[in-house]
Amino acid sequence: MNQDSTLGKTPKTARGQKTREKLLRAAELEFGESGFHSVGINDITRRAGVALGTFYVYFESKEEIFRALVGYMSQRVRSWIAERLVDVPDRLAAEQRGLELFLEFVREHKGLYRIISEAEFVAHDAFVAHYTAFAGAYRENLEAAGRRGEIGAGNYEVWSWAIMGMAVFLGLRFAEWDDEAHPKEISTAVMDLIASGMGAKGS
Amino acid sequence: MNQDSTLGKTPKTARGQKTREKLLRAAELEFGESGFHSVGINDITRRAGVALGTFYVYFESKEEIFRALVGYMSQRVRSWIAERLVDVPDRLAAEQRGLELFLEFVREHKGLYRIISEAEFVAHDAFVAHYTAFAGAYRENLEAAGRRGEIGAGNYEVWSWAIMGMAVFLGLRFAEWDDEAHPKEISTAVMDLIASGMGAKGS
DNA sequence: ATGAAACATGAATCAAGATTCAACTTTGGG
DNA sequence: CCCAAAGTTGAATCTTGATTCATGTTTCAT
Repeated sequence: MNQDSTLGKTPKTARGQKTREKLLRAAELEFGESGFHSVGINDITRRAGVALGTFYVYFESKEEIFRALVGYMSQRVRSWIAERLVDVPDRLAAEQRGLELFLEFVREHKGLYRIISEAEFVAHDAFVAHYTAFAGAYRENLEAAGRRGEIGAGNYEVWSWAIMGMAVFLGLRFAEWDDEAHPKEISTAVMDLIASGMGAKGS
Repeated sequence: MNQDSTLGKTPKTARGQKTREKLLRAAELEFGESGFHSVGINDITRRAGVALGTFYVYFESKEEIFRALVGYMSQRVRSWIAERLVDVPDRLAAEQRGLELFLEFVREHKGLYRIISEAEFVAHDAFVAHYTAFAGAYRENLEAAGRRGEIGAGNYEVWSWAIMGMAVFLGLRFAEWDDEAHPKEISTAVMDLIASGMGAKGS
Protein backbone atom coordinates (compact mmCIF):
# COMPACT_ATOMS: atom_id res chain seq x y z
CA MET A 1 0.00 0.00 0.00
CA ASN A 2 2.55 2.50 1.14
CA GLN A 3 6.28 2.63 0.59
CA ASP A 4 7.02 3.24 4.19
CA SER A 5 4.19 1.33 5.80
CA THR A 6 3.61 4.40 7.94
CA LEU A 7 0.74 5.83 5.89
CA GLY A 8 2.33 9.12 5.01
CA LYS A 9 2.97 9.90 8.64
CA THR A 10 6.71 10.06 8.09
CA PRO A 11 8.08 13.49 8.93
CA LYS A 12 9.43 15.53 6.00
CA THR A 13 11.31 18.07 8.01
CA ALA A 14 14.10 18.18 10.55
CA ARG A 15 11.66 19.59 13.03
CA GLY A 16 9.20 16.80 12.32
CA GLN A 17 11.87 14.20 12.72
CA LYS A 18 12.82 15.61 16.08
CA THR A 19 9.22 15.71 17.32
CA ARG A 20 8.56 12.16 16.27
CA GLU A 21 11.59 11.07 18.21
CA LYS A 22 10.53 13.00 21.26
CA LEU A 23 7.23 11.14 21.15
CA LEU A 24 8.91 7.78 20.80
CA ARG A 25 11.24 8.48 23.67
CA ALA A 26 8.40 9.66 25.88
CA ALA A 27 6.30 6.63 24.97
CA GLU A 28 9.18 4.34 25.82
CA LEU A 29 9.39 5.80 29.31
CA GLU A 30 5.67 5.93 29.92
CA PHE A 31 4.88 2.45 28.67
CA GLY A 32 7.88 1.08 30.48
CA GLU A 33 6.82 2.61 33.78
CA SER A 34 3.09 2.18 33.74
CA GLY A 35 2.14 -0.38 31.13
CA PHE A 36 0.15 0.02 27.94
CA HIS A 37 -3.32 0.42 29.36
CA SER A 38 -2.66 2.90 32.09
CA VAL A 39 -0.84 5.42 29.95
CA GLY A 40 -2.90 7.88 27.99
CA ILE A 41 -1.92 9.69 24.84
CA ASN A 42 -1.80 12.85 26.87
CA ASP A 43 0.74 11.28 29.24
CA ILE A 44 2.94 10.73 26.26
CA THR A 45 2.50 14.17 24.77
CA ARG A 46 2.90 15.90 28.10
CA ARG A 47 6.16 14.07 28.69
CA ALA A 48 7.30 14.82 25.18
CA GLY A 49 6.45 18.46 25.68
CA VAL A 50 4.09 18.74 22.73
CA ALA A 51 0.36 19.24 22.36
CA LEU A 52 -2.10 16.38 22.35
CA GLY A 53 -3.04 16.73 18.72
CA THR A 54 0.56 16.49 17.62
CA PHE A 55 0.56 12.83 18.46
CA TYR A 56 -1.78 12.03 15.60
CA VAL A 57 0.43 13.82 13.13
CA TYR A 58 2.93 11.01 13.56
CA PHE A 59 1.02 7.99 14.70
CA GLU A 60 -2.22 6.40 13.67
CA SER A 61 -3.07 5.22 17.15
CA LYS A 62 -1.78 4.30 20.54
CA GLU A 63 -1.31 0.75 19.40
CA GLU A 64 0.80 1.82 16.46
CA ILE A 65 3.35 3.64 18.57
CA PHE A 66 3.53 0.68 20.90
CA ARG A 67 4.15 -1.63 18.00
CA ALA A 68 6.85 0.69 16.69
CA LEU A 69 8.48 0.57 20.09
CA VAL A 70 8.48 -3.21 20.19
CA GLY A 71 10.24 -3.38 16.85
CA TYR A 72 12.68 -0.70 17.85
CA MET A 73 13.73 -2.41 21.00
CA SER A 74 13.65 -5.93 19.70
CA GLN A 75 16.41 -4.58 17.50
CA ARG A 76 18.18 -2.94 20.40
CA VAL A 77 18.46 -5.87 22.79
CA ARG A 78 19.75 -8.17 20.14
CA SER A 79 22.33 -5.83 18.67
CA TRP A 80 23.41 -4.55 22.06
CA ILE A 81 24.23 -8.09 23.12
CA ALA A 82 25.64 -9.20 19.77
CA GLU A 83 28.04 -6.25 19.65
CA ARG A 84 29.56 -7.24 22.96
CA LEU A 85 29.76 -10.91 22.15
CA VAL A 86 32.37 -10.72 19.42
CA ASP A 87 35.60 -12.03 20.90
CA VAL A 88 34.18 -14.93 22.83
CA PRO A 89 36.12 -18.21 22.54
CA ASP A 90 33.37 -20.80 22.19
CA ARG A 91 29.65 -21.42 22.46
CA LEU A 92 29.61 -22.23 26.15
CA ALA A 93 31.45 -19.04 26.94
CA ALA A 94 29.08 -17.16 24.65
CA GLU A 95 26.19 -18.66 26.54
CA GLN A 96 27.45 -17.50 29.86
CA ARG A 97 28.51 -14.06 28.72
CA GLY A 98 25.31 -13.65 26.76
CA LEU A 99 23.21 -14.24 29.84
CA GLU A 100 25.24 -11.75 31.85
CA LEU A 101 24.81 -9.18 29.13
CA PHE A 102 21.11 -9.82 28.96
CA LEU A 103 20.75 -9.31 32.70
CA GLU A 104 22.76 -6.11 32.49
CA PHE A 105 20.64 -4.85 29.65
CA VAL A 106 17.44 -5.55 31.51
CA ARG A 107 18.70 -3.71 34.57
CA GLU A 108 19.50 -0.66 32.53
CA HIS A 109 16.36 -0.84 30.44
CA LYS A 110 13.61 -2.31 32.54
CA GLY A 111 11.09 -0.36 30.57
CA LEU A 112 12.06 -1.91 27.28
CA TYR A 113 11.95 -5.33 28.84
CA ARG A 114 8.42 -4.80 30.09
CA ILE A 115 7.36 -3.49 26.71
CA ILE A 116 8.40 -6.67 24.97
CA SER A 117 6.67 -8.79 27.57
CA GLU A 118 3.47 -6.84 27.37
CA ALA A 119 3.53 -7.11 23.61
CA GLU A 120 2.32 -10.67 24.02
CA PHE A 121 -1.09 -9.18 24.69
CA VAL A 122 -1.03 -5.79 23.05
CA ALA A 123 0.79 -6.50 19.80
CA HIS A 124 0.87 -10.24 19.53
CA ASP A 125 2.31 -10.32 16.01
CA ALA A 126 5.23 -8.12 17.02
CA PHE A 127 5.79 -10.34 20.02
CA VAL A 128 5.83 -13.46 17.89
CA ALA A 129 8.17 -11.80 15.43
CA HIS A 130 10.58 -10.85 18.16
CA TYR A 131 10.93 -14.26 19.71
CA THR A 132 10.84 -16.05 16.41
CA ALA A 133 13.73 -13.95 15.18
CA PHE A 134 15.60 -14.36 18.40
CA ALA A 135 15.12 -18.11 18.49
CA GLY A 136 16.06 -18.42 14.85
CA ALA A 137 19.35 -16.64 15.33
CA TYR A 138 19.97 -18.61 18.45
CA ARG A 139 19.36 -21.88 16.77
CA GLU A 140 21.82 -21.04 14.03
CA ASN A 141 24.47 -20.31 16.59
CA LEU A 142 23.85 -23.65 18.22
CA GLU A 143 23.98 -25.46 14.92
CA ALA A 144 27.23 -23.80 13.95
CA ALA A 145 28.70 -24.66 17.34
CA GLY A 146 27.47 -28.21 16.89
CA ARG A 147 29.25 -28.50 13.54
CA ARG A 148 32.40 -27.16 15.14
CA GLY A 149 32.03 -29.84 17.79
CA GLU A 150 31.85 -27.34 20.62
CA ILE A 151 28.60 -28.73 21.85
CA GLY A 152 26.91 -32.11 21.60
CA ALA A 153 24.08 -33.05 19.33
CA GLY A 154 20.59 -32.17 20.43
CA ASN A 155 17.26 -30.74 19.42
CA TYR A 156 18.48 -27.22 18.89
CA GLU A 157 15.05 -25.79 18.25
CA VAL A 158 13.93 -26.95 21.66
CA TRP A 159 17.18 -25.88 23.26
CA SER A 160 17.00 -22.39 21.92
CA TRP A 161 13.50 -21.85 23.28
CA ALA A 162 14.48 -23.41 26.58
CA ILE A 163 17.45 -21.11 26.94
CA MET A 164 15.48 -18.03 25.97
CA GLY A 165 12.92 -18.91 28.59
CA MET A 166 15.59 -19.25 31.22
CA ALA A 167 17.04 -15.90 30.34
CA VAL A 168 13.69 -14.16 30.45
CA PHE A 169 12.69 -15.61 33.81
CA LEU A 170 16.08 -14.98 35.34
CA GLY A 171 15.78 -11.44 34.06
CA LEU A 172 12.43 -11.17 35.75
CA ARG A 173 13.66 -12.52 39.05
CA PHE A 174 17.20 -11.13 39.19
CA ALA A 175 17.04 -7.93 37.22
CA GLU A 176 13.52 -6.63 37.23
CA TRP A 177 12.53 -7.67 40.76
CA ASP A 178 15.88 -7.76 42.42
CA ASP A 179 18.89 -5.73 41.43
CA GLU A 180 21.25 -7.03 44.05
CA ALA A 181 22.71 -10.35 42.97
CA HIS A 182 25.77 -10.09 40.75
CA PRO A 183 25.08 -11.19 37.16
CA LYS A 184 28.16 -13.34 37.20
CA GLU A 185 26.85 -15.43 40.07
CA ILE A 186 23.67 -16.08 38.18
CA SER A 187 25.36 -16.90 34.94
CA THR A 188 27.79 -19.21 36.70
CA ALA A 189 24.97 -21.05 38.42
CA VAL A 190 23.21 -21.46 35.12
CA MET A 191 26.32 -22.73 33.44
CA ASP A 192 26.56 -25.45 36.08
CA LEU A 193 23.12 -26.47 34.96
CA ILE A 194 23.49 -26.13 31.24
CA ALA A 195 27.07 -27.10 30.60
CA SER A 196 27.33 -30.27 32.61
CA GLY A 197 23.79 -30.90 33.77
CA MET A 198 22.26 -31.37 37.17
CA GLY A 199 23.36 -34.98 37.41
CA ALA A 200 25.56 -35.51 40.48
CA LYS A 201 29.09 -34.26 39.96
CA GLY A 202 32.46 -34.54 41.70
CA SER A 203 31.69 -32.03 44.46
CA MET B 1 -11.38 -6.14 57.50
CA ASN B 2 -13.48 -9.03 56.38
CA GLN B 3 -13.39 -12.67 57.28
CA ASP B 4 -13.50 -13.80 53.72
CA SER B 5 -11.65 -10.96 52.03
CA THR B 6 -14.49 -10.83 49.55
CA LEU B 7 -16.37 -7.94 51.11
CA GLY B 8 -19.62 -9.70 51.80
CA LYS B 9 -19.96 -10.77 48.19
CA THR B 10 -19.86 -14.42 49.10
CA PRO B 11 -23.07 -16.16 48.07
CA LYS B 12 -25.29 -17.43 50.89
CA THR B 13 -27.46 -19.69 48.84
CA ALA B 14 -27.07 -22.71 46.61
CA ARG B 15 -28.40 -20.65 43.73
CA GLY B 16 -25.93 -17.90 44.47
CA GLN B 17 -23.08 -20.36 44.61
CA LYS B 18 -24.02 -21.70 41.24
CA THR B 19 -24.29 -18.29 39.65
CA ARG B 20 -20.96 -17.19 40.98
CA GLU B 21 -19.42 -20.29 39.48
CA LYS B 22 -21.08 -19.68 36.14
CA LEU B 23 -19.52 -16.23 36.12
CA LEU B 24 -16.11 -17.58 37.00
CA ARG B 25 -16.28 -20.21 34.31
CA ALA B 26 -17.43 -17.69 31.71
CA ALA B 27 -14.72 -15.27 32.73
CA GLU B 28 -12.13 -17.99 32.43
CA LEU B 29 -13.15 -18.66 28.84
CA GLU B 30 -13.48 -15.03 27.84
CA PHE B 31 -10.24 -13.83 29.39
CA GLY B 32 -8.44 -16.85 28.02
CA GLU B 33 -9.65 -16.23 24.50
CA SER B 34 -9.52 -12.49 24.22
CA GLY B 35 -7.36 -11.11 26.98
CA PHE B 36 -8.26 -8.87 29.87
CA HIS B 37 -8.76 -5.61 28.09
CA SER B 38 -10.86 -6.71 25.20
CA VAL B 39 -13.47 -8.53 27.24
CA GLY B 40 -16.28 -6.53 28.70
CA ILE B 41 -18.36 -7.37 31.73
CA ASN B 42 -21.26 -7.96 29.38
CA ASP B 43 -19.24 -10.54 27.43
CA ILE B 44 -18.85 -12.40 30.67
CA THR B 45 -22.47 -12.14 31.75
CA ARG B 46 -23.78 -13.01 28.30
CA ARG B 47 -21.65 -16.11 28.25
CA ALA B 48 -22.69 -17.00 31.76
CA GLY B 49 -26.31 -16.54 30.79
CA VAL B 50 -27.11 -13.95 33.44
CA ALA B 51 -27.92 -10.26 33.36
CA LEU B 52 -25.28 -7.57 33.42
CA GLY B 53 -26.11 -6.34 36.88
CA THR B 54 -25.72 -9.78 38.37
CA PHE B 55 -22.00 -9.52 37.92
CA TYR B 56 -21.76 -6.87 40.61
CA VAL B 57 -23.63 -9.01 43.06
CA TYR B 58 -20.60 -11.27 43.20
CA PHE B 59 -17.62 -9.20 42.20
CA GLU B 60 -16.42 -5.75 43.07
CA SER B 61 -14.91 -5.12 39.69
CA LYS B 62 -13.50 -6.63 36.54
CA GLU B 63 -10.08 -6.69 38.11
CA GLU B 64 -11.34 -8.60 41.12
CA ILE B 65 -12.70 -11.46 39.08
CA PHE B 66 -9.49 -11.61 37.13
CA ARG B 67 -7.49 -11.76 40.31
CA ALA B 68 -9.74 -14.51 41.63
CA LEU B 69 -9.11 -16.45 38.46
CA VAL B 70 -5.36 -16.14 38.78
CA GLY B 71 -5.46 -17.54 42.27
CA TYR B 72 -7.83 -20.28 41.27
CA MET B 73 -5.71 -21.50 38.45
CA SER B 74 -2.38 -21.00 40.09
CA GLN B 75 -3.79 -23.62 42.42
CA ARG B 76 -4.99 -25.79 39.57
CA VAL B 77 -1.79 -26.09 37.56
CA ARG B 78 0.27 -26.94 40.55
CA SER B 79 -2.04 -29.51 42.03
CA TRP B 80 -2.88 -31.03 38.65
CA ILE B 81 0.81 -31.67 38.08
CA ALA B 82 1.61 -32.65 41.65
CA GLU B 83 -1.16 -35.25 41.73
CA ARG B 84 0.29 -37.03 38.75
CA LEU B 85 3.84 -36.86 39.92
CA VAL B 86 3.54 -39.17 42.89
CA ASP B 87 5.20 -42.40 41.91
CA VAL B 88 8.18 -40.97 40.12
CA PRO B 89 11.53 -42.63 40.94
CA ASP B 90 13.88 -39.67 41.26
CA ARG B 91 14.29 -35.95 40.65
CA LEU B 92 15.49 -36.23 37.08
CA ALA B 93 12.52 -38.38 36.16
CA ALA B 94 10.25 -35.94 38.00
CA GLU B 95 11.77 -33.14 35.97
CA GLN B 96 11.05 -34.83 32.68
CA ARG B 97 7.59 -36.02 33.58
CA GLY B 98 6.76 -32.67 35.15
CA LEU B 99 7.54 -30.86 31.93
CA GLU B 100 5.42 -33.25 29.91
CA LEU B 101 2.56 -32.76 32.29
CA PHE B 102 2.93 -29.02 32.13
CA LEU B 103 2.82 -29.08 28.35
CA GLU B 104 -0.25 -31.29 28.43
CA PHE B 105 -1.95 -29.01 30.88
CA VAL B 106 -1.26 -25.96 28.77
CA ARG B 107 -2.67 -27.65 25.71
CA GLU B 108 -5.87 -28.46 27.51
CA HIS B 109 -6.09 -25.12 29.24
CA LYS B 110 -4.57 -22.50 27.00
CA GLY B 111 -6.87 -19.94 28.50
CA LEU B 112 -5.63 -20.46 32.01
CA TYR B 113 -2.09 -20.25 30.79
CA ARG B 114 -2.69 -16.91 29.14
CA ILE B 115 -4.43 -15.62 32.21
CA ILE B 116 -1.41 -16.24 34.39
CA SER B 117 0.87 -14.61 31.86
CA GLU B 118 -1.31 -11.56 31.53
CA ALA B 119 -1.45 -11.25 35.27
CA GLU B 120 2.03 -9.80 35.11
CA PHE B 121 0.40 -6.60 33.93
CA VAL B 122 -3.15 -6.78 35.21
CA ALA B 123 -2.67 -8.21 38.69
CA HIS B 124 1.00 -7.95 39.35
CA ASP B 125 0.80 -9.03 42.98
CA ALA B 126 -1.07 -12.21 42.07
CA PHE B 127 1.49 -12.88 39.38
CA VAL B 128 4.36 -12.47 41.81
CA ALA B 129 2.60 -14.68 44.34
CA HIS B 130 2.11 -17.42 41.78
CA TYR B 131 5.68 -17.65 40.63
CA THR B 132 7.09 -17.09 44.07
CA ALA B 133 5.07 -19.99 45.39
CA PHE B 134 5.95 -22.16 42.44
CA ALA B 135 9.65 -21.39 42.68
CA GLY B 136 9.63 -21.93 46.42
CA ALA B 137 8.13 -25.39 46.13
CA TYR B 138 10.45 -26.18 43.28
CA ARG B 139 13.46 -25.13 45.21
CA GLU B 140 12.51 -27.36 48.11
CA ASN B 141 12.22 -30.31 45.77
CA LEU B 142 15.67 -29.60 44.43
CA GLU B 143 17.12 -29.27 47.90
CA ALA B 144 15.58 -32.54 49.03
CA ALA B 145 16.88 -34.26 45.93
CA GLY B 146 20.28 -32.71 46.59
CA ARG B 147 20.33 -34.13 50.12
CA ARG B 148 19.38 -37.52 48.75
CA GLY B 149 22.29 -37.23 46.35
CA GLU B 150 20.10 -37.52 43.28
CA ILE B 151 21.39 -34.29 41.84
CA GLY B 152 24.59 -32.36 42.23
CA ALA B 153 25.12 -29.25 44.28
CA GLY B 154 24.16 -25.95 42.73
CA ASN B 155 22.41 -22.66 43.26
CA TYR B 156 18.93 -24.08 43.56
CA GLU B 157 17.23 -20.73 43.68
CA VAL B 158 18.67 -19.86 40.29
CA TRP B 159 17.98 -23.33 38.96
CA SER B 160 14.36 -23.27 39.90
CA TRP B 161 13.76 -19.98 38.13
CA ALA B 162 15.71 -21.16 35.13
CA ILE B 163 13.66 -24.32 34.86
CA MET B 164 10.38 -22.51 35.30
CA GLY B 165 11.38 -20.16 32.52
CA MET B 166 12.18 -23.05 30.25
CA ALA B 167 8.85 -24.65 30.94
CA VAL B 168 6.92 -21.47 30.30
CA PHE B 169 8.64 -20.70 27.02
CA LEU B 170 8.40 -24.26 25.81
CA GLY B 171 4.75 -24.11 26.68
CA LEU B 172 4.44 -20.98 24.61
CA ARG B 173 6.20 -22.43 21.62
CA PHE B 174 5.07 -26.05 21.72
CA ALA B 175 1.68 -25.94 23.35
CA GLU B 176 0.17 -22.55 22.83
CA TRP B 177 1.49 -21.83 19.33
CA ASP B 178 1.97 -25.32 18.04
CA ASP B 179 0.05 -28.37 19.12
CA GLU B 180 1.80 -30.87 16.92
CA ALA B 181 5.05 -31.95 18.48
CA HIS B 182 4.77 -34.77 20.96
CA PRO B 183 5.41 -33.66 24.56
CA LYS B 184 7.75 -36.56 25.07
CA GLU B 185 10.06 -35.37 22.30
CA ILE B 186 10.28 -31.98 23.90
CA SER B 187 10.86 -33.29 27.37
CA THR B 188 13.50 -35.69 26.13
CA ALA B 189 15.33 -32.93 24.30
CA VAL B 190 15.26 -30.81 27.42
CA MET B 191 16.54 -33.65 29.54
CA ASP B 192 19.52 -33.94 27.23
CA LEU B 193 20.20 -30.35 28.07
CA ILE B 194 19.49 -30.36 31.77
CA ALA B 195 20.60 -33.78 32.88
CA SER B 196 23.98 -34.01 31.27
CA GLY B 197 24.50 -30.57 29.78
CA MET B 198 25.24 -29.36 26.30
CA GLY B 199 28.90 -30.23 26.52
CA ALA B 200 29.84 -32.71 23.75
CA LYS B 201 28.68 -36.25 24.49
CA GLY B 202 29.29 -39.73 23.17
CA SER B 203 26.97 -39.47 20.16
C1' DA C 1 -47.43 -20.67 54.62
C1' DT C 2 -44.83 -16.36 54.87
C1' DG C 3 -41.83 -12.51 54.93
C1' DA C 4 -37.15 -10.96 55.20
C1' DA C 5 -32.90 -11.81 53.12
C1' DA C 6 -30.81 -13.13 48.73
C1' DC C 7 -30.65 -12.85 44.24
C1' DA C 8 -31.63 -11.17 39.34
C1' DT C 9 -32.48 -7.68 35.99
C1' DG C 10 -31.06 -4.23 32.41
C1' DA C 11 -31.83 0.54 31.34
C1' DA C 12 -29.57 4.68 32.76
C1' DT C 13 -25.53 6.96 34.39
C1' DC C 14 -20.76 8.39 34.34
C1' DA C 15 -15.97 8.69 33.56
C1' DA C 16 -12.16 8.13 30.96
C1' DG C 17 -9.69 8.76 27.35
C1' DA C 18 -8.95 8.08 22.31
C1' DT C 19 -9.50 10.63 18.16
C1' DT C 20 -10.88 14.67 15.27
C1' DC C 21 -10.62 19.23 13.50
C1' DA C 22 -10.45 23.97 12.18
C1' DA C 23 -7.49 27.75 13.19
C1' DC C 24 -2.79 29.10 13.61
C1' DT C 25 2.53 29.09 13.20
C1' DT C 26 6.87 27.68 11.26
C1' DT C 27 9.84 26.03 7.62
C1' DG C 28 12.30 26.04 3.43
C1' DG C 29 12.64 26.01 -1.64
C1' DG C 30 12.39 29.24 -5.45
C1' DC D 1 10.89 37.90 0.37
C1' DC D 2 6.79 34.75 -0.30
C1' DC D 3 3.77 31.11 -0.06
C1' DA D 4 2.52 26.27 -0.09
C1' DA D 5 3.57 22.49 2.56
C1' DA D 6 4.59 20.83 7.03
C1' DG D 7 3.90 21.12 11.60
C1' DT D 8 1.40 22.61 16.05
C1' DT D 9 -2.34 23.37 19.01
C1' DG D 10 -5.99 22.03 22.49
C1' DA D 11 -10.89 22.38 23.00
C1' DA D 12 -14.72 19.66 21.48
C1' DT D 13 -16.49 15.33 20.06
C1' DC D 14 -17.41 10.43 20.34
C1' DT D 15 -16.94 5.71 21.93
C1' DT D 16 -16.69 2.47 24.83
C1' DG D 17 -17.64 0.15 28.61
C1' DA D 18 -17.54 -0.05 33.68
C1' DT D 19 -20.58 0.69 37.46
C1' DT D 20 -25.07 1.94 39.76
C1' DC D 21 -29.74 1.45 41.17
C1' DA D 22 -34.62 1.01 41.60
C1' DT D 23 -37.60 -2.64 40.80
C1' DG D 24 -39.07 -7.38 40.56
C1' DT D 25 -38.38 -12.48 41.68
C1' DT D 26 -36.81 -16.51 44.36
C1' DT D 27 -35.25 -18.86 48.37
C1' DC D 28 -35.58 -20.83 52.82
C1' DA D 29 -35.70 -20.65 57.90
C1' DT D 30 -39.27 -20.33 61.02
